[in-house]
Amino acid sequence: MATGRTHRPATRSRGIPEATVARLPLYLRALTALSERSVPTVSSEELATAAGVNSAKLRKDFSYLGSYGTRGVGYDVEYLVYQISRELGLTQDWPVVIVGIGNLGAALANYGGFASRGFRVAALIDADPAMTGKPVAGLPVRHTDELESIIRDNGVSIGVIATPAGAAQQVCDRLVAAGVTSILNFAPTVLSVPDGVDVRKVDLSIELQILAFHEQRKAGEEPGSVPPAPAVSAAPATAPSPVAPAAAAGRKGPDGDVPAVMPA
Amino acid sequence: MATGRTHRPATRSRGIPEATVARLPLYLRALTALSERSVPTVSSEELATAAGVNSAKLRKDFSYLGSYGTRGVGYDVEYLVYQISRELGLTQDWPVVIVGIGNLGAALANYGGFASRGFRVAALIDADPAMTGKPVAGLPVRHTDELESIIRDNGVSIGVIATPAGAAQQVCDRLVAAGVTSILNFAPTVLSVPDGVDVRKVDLSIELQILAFHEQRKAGEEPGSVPPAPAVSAAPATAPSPVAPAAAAGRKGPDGDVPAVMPA
DNA sequence: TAGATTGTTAATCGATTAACAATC
DNA sequence: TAGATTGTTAATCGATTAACAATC
Repeated sequence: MATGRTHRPATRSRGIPEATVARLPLYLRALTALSERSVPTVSSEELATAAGVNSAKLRKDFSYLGSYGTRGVGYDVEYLVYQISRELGLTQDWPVVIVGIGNLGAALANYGGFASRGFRVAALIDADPAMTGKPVAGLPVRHTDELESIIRDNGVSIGVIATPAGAAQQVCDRLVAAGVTSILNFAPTVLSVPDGVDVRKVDLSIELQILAFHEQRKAGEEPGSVPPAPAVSAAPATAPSPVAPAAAAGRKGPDGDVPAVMPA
Repeated sequence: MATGRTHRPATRSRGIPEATVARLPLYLRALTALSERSVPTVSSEELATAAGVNSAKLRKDFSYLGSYGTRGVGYDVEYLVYQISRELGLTQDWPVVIVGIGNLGAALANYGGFASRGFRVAALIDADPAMTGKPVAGLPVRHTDELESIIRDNGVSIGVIATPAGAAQQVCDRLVAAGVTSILNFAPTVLSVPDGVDVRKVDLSIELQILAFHEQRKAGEEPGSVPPAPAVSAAPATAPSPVAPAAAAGRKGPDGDVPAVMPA
């Protein structure tokens, strides 16, 4: 992730653990809901329940931000909303571009959770000339040729990639060259970026595979049941190839670099 | 083979660390790509690079599965593909249902990465009667009324929720009651489920917020620069409310329980 | 004051990493 | 054999958790 660590004594707000940063948005969401219900204060116990974590963890997390609570009372909802928003950098405007306007790109463009948190969709970009000018979520799709000028003219530092896997690295390179330093990648591929550029990835297939792993264990191990070890045990002469069981060959199929969700 | 491990029992495949499970899909993807290029063997160094991790971690991860490599040579690609697939439970068929066919639900339905990994979309379900019967990704959308029968008739154990946040918990409850034990949640809300049910969540807004946090730090701290502490420092009399700065009020706006991406 | 709840400590747990003996 | 690379160890690092003194 190459986050500008070390140096600078700026102290507080400095060493916030990554795990804590990842939970701040959860707290913020729960707090925003309380704020809308005009709830003035909340205890660590209540807020933790609403956010889906335990209270010790929540208090520990908040301790990295400062002492914003009041012993015996709890936390002031509005004040915490502000502090967390500020810590996350949401009190400023973040123009973002979405590249690859297929089903997923369109879904992202229509996502209401962006605008309300300081994110503004500056442009939707797609490589398909047939898409150019077509309105999606109220914005006309721009052609990839304009990528660099769009980034520069809008001061975009965050880019979202929703293209097929095959186009992702190239799009990434262009985004970075044009000045983008944070990328949210939906394409099922590992992107290589220079130091100083952050990449976060969202992969639908991976999430399902993790669920399948646990699901398999829950099944009581009765169906296919834990195959103790492949029938083949001794390794052949030359190659170490312990022979891939039939099922392995069947696995190959398509995919591998199948589009994240849609053509761009 | 002959994993000189401890005793005998099924033991192995038992205590695989969660962090390792989460990386197996990454290795599998890299291996599948190698397999398609007919690469016979790969070293931990090469595979680690392709998967975006370091080789020590990869070898440690694989050690939990067994001893599938050959010293001095590396790993047999086909064999590893099979072993990891089996470990993840991908050698069996997993029927899934997607509930909430908005932009996101449609994007998921069209996602090519499912079928190739053992996941089969058994049905697309939406609450809007106007959607019923409409073909999406080649499947007719079914009405929510049929949810229970669809789950039971197809032996579905994995459900994907892509509804607005407001409908998520109710959909979740019905899925669970009908027999689903693993849920992939795209709605920006915390779902409560009984023990034994796994929930994984994907939240676009959260990922962007985490990027914004790091982006803010990269900005060199010159723009708004690290506000050392709120202008208000002493806590008022009665309520602890240290007064929410103007920006906080502005935060409120809409959202809070805005649809994940689309109405269902 | 008495009750409530924070902020912090310290123990524990899990994950990462470098290094290297084992061994193909 | 000599070179290459795994599988494992042990040290380190970071995250979680329970408990409780501080204090509103």
